[in-house]
Amino acid sequence: MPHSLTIGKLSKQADVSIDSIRFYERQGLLAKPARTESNYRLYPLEAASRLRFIKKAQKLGFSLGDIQDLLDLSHDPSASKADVKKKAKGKIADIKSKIQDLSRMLKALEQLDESCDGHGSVVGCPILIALAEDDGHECHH
Amino acid sequence: MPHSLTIGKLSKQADVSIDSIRFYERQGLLAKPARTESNYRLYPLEAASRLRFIKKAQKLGFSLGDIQDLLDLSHDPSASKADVKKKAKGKIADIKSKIQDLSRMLKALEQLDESCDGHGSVVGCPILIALAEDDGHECHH
DNA sequence: CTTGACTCTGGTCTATGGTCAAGGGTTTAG
DNA sequence: CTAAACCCTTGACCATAGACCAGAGTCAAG
Repeated sequence: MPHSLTIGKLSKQADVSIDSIRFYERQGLLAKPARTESNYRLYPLEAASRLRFIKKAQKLGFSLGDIQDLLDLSHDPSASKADVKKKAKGKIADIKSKIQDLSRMLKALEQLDESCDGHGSVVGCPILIALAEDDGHECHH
Repeated sequence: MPHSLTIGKLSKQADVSIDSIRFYERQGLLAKPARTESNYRLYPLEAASRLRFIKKAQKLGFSLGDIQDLLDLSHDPSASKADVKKKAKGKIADIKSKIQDLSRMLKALEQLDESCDGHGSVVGCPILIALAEDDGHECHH
């Protein structure tokens, strides 16, 4: 077991592409690693868990910017659990709001869908008609 | 009441920015309008309802590409209501899938949030710990 | 006639999260 | 020794839906 990894090994270990690793480094999410004499990146083993942190947080809906904030918090001894909780709550609110937007769309679309029997030519299709209507705009001519 | 509109008037009528109108034209969503001698775009009055169609469909979650498909259908006499319904159903499925993804994230985040009492230093924060864990990766060393 | 408002084209820029290619140098296996 | 496999940097590119800008032409009001 080596005590450091080239970017290729790290990529395989963490299942993150080499390009992504370099991208995260540019974005400041991943510390700049040591280099060999020939300028190859040499990562400590912990780099893999850092990458897994990033991937997990992404799956929970955090953007790379959010993740950077979380990582900053986790390395700031003066930070509190409340700070982390606040980030989580903010993201929860984001997601709820997105779900609500989507639910509204879904409801409207389902109603349109039900309004159309699906038989015959597109002429007179209630879905298209509903989309074409100008509701509440011509009243103040 | 004029029988044609400059781009600025159309923009105000339909509440769509001039840039967007020109963008839609480049994308083929809006037919290329007639031009004056001085090369100004001159839109027929119907252009405003076309723009409203686009905006309504956007609000329902259709991308500009989707909208182009819908507009193509609406001008294709050989198209059927079933074609339109299929688009709607596809979008309904998209949205449902997004809602499910978001709901999974929401649930996971809420659980994390509950796992943390929010008191004290960030050290040992269960949220950060959960993100840092490498679950199910080290077993086949 | 001049000023301000309007329009034209073509091009660049935004955020997001990367991917890919060119043109090199390095290291390792046979 | 040589070829494959690896690594480096820089810079361009993808989709999405536009916003914005410069430089130039046009149009309407005063």
